[in-house]
Amino acid sequence: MSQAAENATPHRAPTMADVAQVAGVSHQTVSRVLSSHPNVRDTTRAEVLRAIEQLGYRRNSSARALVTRRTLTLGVVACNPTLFGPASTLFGLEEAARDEGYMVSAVTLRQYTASALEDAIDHLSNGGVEGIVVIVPKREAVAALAGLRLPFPVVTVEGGHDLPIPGVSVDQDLGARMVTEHLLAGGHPTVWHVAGPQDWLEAEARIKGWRATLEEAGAEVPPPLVGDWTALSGYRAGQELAGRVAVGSARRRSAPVSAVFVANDQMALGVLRAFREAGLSVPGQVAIAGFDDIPAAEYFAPPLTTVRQDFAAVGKASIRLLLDRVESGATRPDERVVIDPQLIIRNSSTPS
Amino acid sequence: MSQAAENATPHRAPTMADVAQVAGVSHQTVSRVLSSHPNVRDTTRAEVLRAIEQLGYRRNSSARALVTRRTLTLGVVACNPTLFGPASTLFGLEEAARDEGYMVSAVTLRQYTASALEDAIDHLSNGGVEGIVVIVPKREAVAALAGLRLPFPVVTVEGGHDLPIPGVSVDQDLGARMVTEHLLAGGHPTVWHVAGPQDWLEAEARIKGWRATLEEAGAEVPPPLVGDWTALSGYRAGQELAGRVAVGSARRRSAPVSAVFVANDQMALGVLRAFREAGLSVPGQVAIAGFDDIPAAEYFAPPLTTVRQDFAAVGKASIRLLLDRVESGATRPDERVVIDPQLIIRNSSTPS
DNA sequence: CCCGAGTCTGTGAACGCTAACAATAATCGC
DNA sequence: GCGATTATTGTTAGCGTTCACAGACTCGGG
Repeated sequence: MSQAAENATPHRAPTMADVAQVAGVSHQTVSRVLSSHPNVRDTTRAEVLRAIEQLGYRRNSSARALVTRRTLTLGVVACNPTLFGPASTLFGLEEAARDEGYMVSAVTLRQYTASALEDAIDHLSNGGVEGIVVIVPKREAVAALAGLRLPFPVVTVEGGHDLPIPGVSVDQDLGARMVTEHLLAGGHPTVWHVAGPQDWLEAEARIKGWRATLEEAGAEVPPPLVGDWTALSGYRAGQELAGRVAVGSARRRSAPVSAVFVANDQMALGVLRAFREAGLSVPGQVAIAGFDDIPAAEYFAPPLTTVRQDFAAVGKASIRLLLDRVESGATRPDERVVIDPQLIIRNSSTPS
Repeated sequence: MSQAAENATPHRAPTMADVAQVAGVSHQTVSRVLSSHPNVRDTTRAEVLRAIEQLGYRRNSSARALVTRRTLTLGVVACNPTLFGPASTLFGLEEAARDEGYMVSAVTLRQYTASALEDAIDHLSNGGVEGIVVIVPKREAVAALAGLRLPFPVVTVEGGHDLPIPGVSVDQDLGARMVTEHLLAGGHPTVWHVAGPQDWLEAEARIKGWRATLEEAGAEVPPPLVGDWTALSGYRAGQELAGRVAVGSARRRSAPVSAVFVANDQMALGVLRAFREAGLSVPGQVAIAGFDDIPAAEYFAPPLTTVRQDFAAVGKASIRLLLDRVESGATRPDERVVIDPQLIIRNSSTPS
């Protein structure tokens, strides 16, 4: 009557000892086979492999981690998925980590406060990560990071290079210069700017590059409008700008709008809509450029001139930097990787 | 001379025994404090907590996992990040998992072959996950999944409901019906369709809903064009369709194009561009609708009518389904969660 | 003033693996 | 053919937790 109970899968996963018994060797030999130790006779190895196959054995990662002190897991803290950059970076990074044999545990942030970041890191820490990549390009968050004493290495992505934390970033300043120069080269007296949120390092760097380029060219520096990366905020900024095109504003306080560098493609999309609704032609009356080169950018109306960032490279580089620390104990806090962006010229800035 | 060496962080992380010693108790008492066991005197608890604080002690997750047989880690297999859906689902899912105290390890797929999927699952398995969510809405991949004998529960997202694997999905068929009906209601004799890749279950379901709606309305069912989700493929399809607008094709084999349901927003973007270049007005001459409601859709030219999917809900539901299995040993293979989509009507289908 | 039922704490044994060492068998140089 | 290597295998300890159990101590009631 208790047959069923007896046969009922007690379902304790097979252990190394089980395999050893089936193969008629010691558990240590099994271990050796699994870690491809050279000194195992071929016949023995085959025997063991057969037993493993037969039992469907898998090494217990926790036991392994316990004794080797290596979890082979890295953590990533990232933000909102509707942002193209972080998502792409995350994916590139995971691929690079996997190639190196590491797992990647991700934590996403809804808010970018210092405390949310600390919670996220705490969570990863509980998960036993050996190091983390932080993709939270906000000034406040990165500063909080510097204050933490963590038992594992940290690498930032787009975290700025003011703090003694190693990091990877795309040269935002350069990107902004390239776009701005490109627009100026189109013969516009100056270039307006729709910036990202104040406390984002990327937004700041893009403003900086834009401003510097204008100043170097001796062009007037109009006051930048500020958005929040969303298309909606770009739309609002676009409405504002539309009133100043060509004719200039009534009180002629600042240069008329004939070229606009928008700090990301989403906002540029909003600007395009606002201009369209205002009956302005792009690039006829106003030239526009964005930043990011999201997949859709090529199909905007008109196709958007923008700056492409190689996020896969960013991800890969951040893993490289992190593993240098995790595996080789590298420790230089001032190591940086800067990746050059690429200007993609499309129809929104150049009459075809 | 060897001072430095002596002080040099031997940096073995403190253990429970270390804390116990500092606090003057046994390691077991420390364990009890950490797992908030009720029977610990307050003064003792305080003592222990102080020692923990002082040493910066953290529980070793591997040791814990080894003895409890719980890694508190879930795995996710997802695909390309340029796709809005999977990325959003991943993030929603991670949040839900974290709320329940689980880590999430992600693996991304560049290709959707069965073998790539198996590799991914193998990788997660090595990482000791307790269960996985698979977001790979391709027929082939899901079929491969059914053939695997895995030592942990699996839940699919958009994996179709033909196989005995529990899963969550948005009702694609319903979504397609809603758009198609909406377009028909605009007075169009029929609705053309730009479909996604053949082997994607979502593409298939959307075709099905579209076709059924047309048939029920007694409308002609034009041959669907097939894209690959990219804006480029939508652009090509759009060029093809543009030739058949209003006047109909020269040989008048099929209905003229006056309304198009495109299987996702990216492709719809491409179609819009093609129509724009062909001098066709939307929605004046052709009404268009997409699927997904990506953030940019509202700012397309014109703003795109589309179907919104609640990806956060999908992520949350998949974790619920998975944890039912992981924690309570639920085992019904036919459990499904179907989430209703929402029709978002914008200007691309309705003259404003 | 003693006993049973708590309350609080400590002890010893796993958990499943790898590392270090020991032991044995096989091989080689001369 | 003998000692010295080298190849192959087994044995014994941990790794840092939690679990099961056993003590010791407290508190009321009889």
